[in-house]
Amino acid sequence: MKKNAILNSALELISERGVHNTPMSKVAKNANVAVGTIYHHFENKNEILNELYLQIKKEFGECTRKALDKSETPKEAFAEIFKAVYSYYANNPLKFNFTEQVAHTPIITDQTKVKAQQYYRFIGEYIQENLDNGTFRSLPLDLFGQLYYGNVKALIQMKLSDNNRVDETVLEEAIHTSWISFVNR
Amino acid sequence: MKKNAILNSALELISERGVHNTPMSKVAKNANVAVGTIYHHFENKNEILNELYLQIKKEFGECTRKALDKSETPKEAFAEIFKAVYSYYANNPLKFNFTEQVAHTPIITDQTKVKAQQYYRFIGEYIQENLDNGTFRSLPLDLFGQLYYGNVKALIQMKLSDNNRVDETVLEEAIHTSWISFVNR
DNA sequence: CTATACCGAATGAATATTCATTCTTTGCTT
DNA sequence: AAGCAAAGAATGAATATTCATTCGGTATAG
Repeated sequence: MKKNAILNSALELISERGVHNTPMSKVAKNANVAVGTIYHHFENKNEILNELYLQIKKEFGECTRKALDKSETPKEAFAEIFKAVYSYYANNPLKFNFTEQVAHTPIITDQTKVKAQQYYRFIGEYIQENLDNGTFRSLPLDLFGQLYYGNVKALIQMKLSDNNRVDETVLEEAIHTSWISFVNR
Repeated sequence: MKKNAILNSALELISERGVHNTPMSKVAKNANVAVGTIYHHFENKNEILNELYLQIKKEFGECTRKALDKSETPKEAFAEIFKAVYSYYANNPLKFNFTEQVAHTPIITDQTKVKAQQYYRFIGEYIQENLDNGTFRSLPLDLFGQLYYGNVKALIQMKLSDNNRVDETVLEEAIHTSWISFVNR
């Protein structure tokens, strides 16, 4: 479908050249579509970006949920979610760049952000459980989340800046580093 | 001086509305200056942003260096640098937003980045030392840096999103969390 | 009197968006 | 099955807007 071609085109261009350096004309050309076609499928430029964002977060959430579901212990879940988040973005660098670029911008509406959160609310619930039962050290939930995601992000960025500096060993090391900092005792 | 008014105006607007939503006309008006005056002091828009970036990083570096200099043990330095970085951005939210928004963008030239690094190279040296002497666990230097800064950033973001959730206790807890994850044993 | 700071309307390029028109698909009627 | 509306997609030239930058000029300080 052309709508998908447009979304992919926008993802590609924006992640590589930035939001304000990708005019609709380029998005159209890159998608083999006429400019007008874009406006048949989307209200405006922002709507494209919001839809892309949501699509990515949904996919992200699904991958991550699988990781949680197959885990049996909190520790295993910690590692599996870490790996899932890492792998998702390491394998989808365009999507990583796109979200990083756009997430903290007024382009993405509050409505979109709320919808997106629903796709990975369960991570917060996982953390809360282990906060409640004393597995994790007592830190504010969202600080915990930020720290956790920050750690994964550091690794992703390293991977994307130099493909072969992050191997299985470094990954395991990083997960361990993260784990010992969060867990009690 | 009008030059400073221009820099401050740009900082304010860009941090609140984004780079591509702050036209030069607004920068001028907000600085009580004519558009032409901007071009008397700066080559173009990017030059403003590069100069701002450099100015911020310089200030940032100075604050942080003081923190290192007054510390006597690696552990103390770890905490003091953490606090210094945190305080600097927590007290200068506009500057935080601005750098976050602009740092990973082609707007900031490589030349600027190199110049900026010189202002906080000593942090890298501090890490390297403690990596060499076995105080820190053996992780790639730059991953270490990313993780460290990521941890501080998590706290800054929490502070900026809700002013009174980060008190002295949470700060100390966060520093501890960070420390135990990096240090050997 | 000269140089520096300042002014702001005017310019032109870049860009998002519109819209009149054409093509394609769908599904209904006979 | 053939004919035929009507809806849905797609087109791209034209329009309107936004914006960085220029430039001809005025004030001011040394």
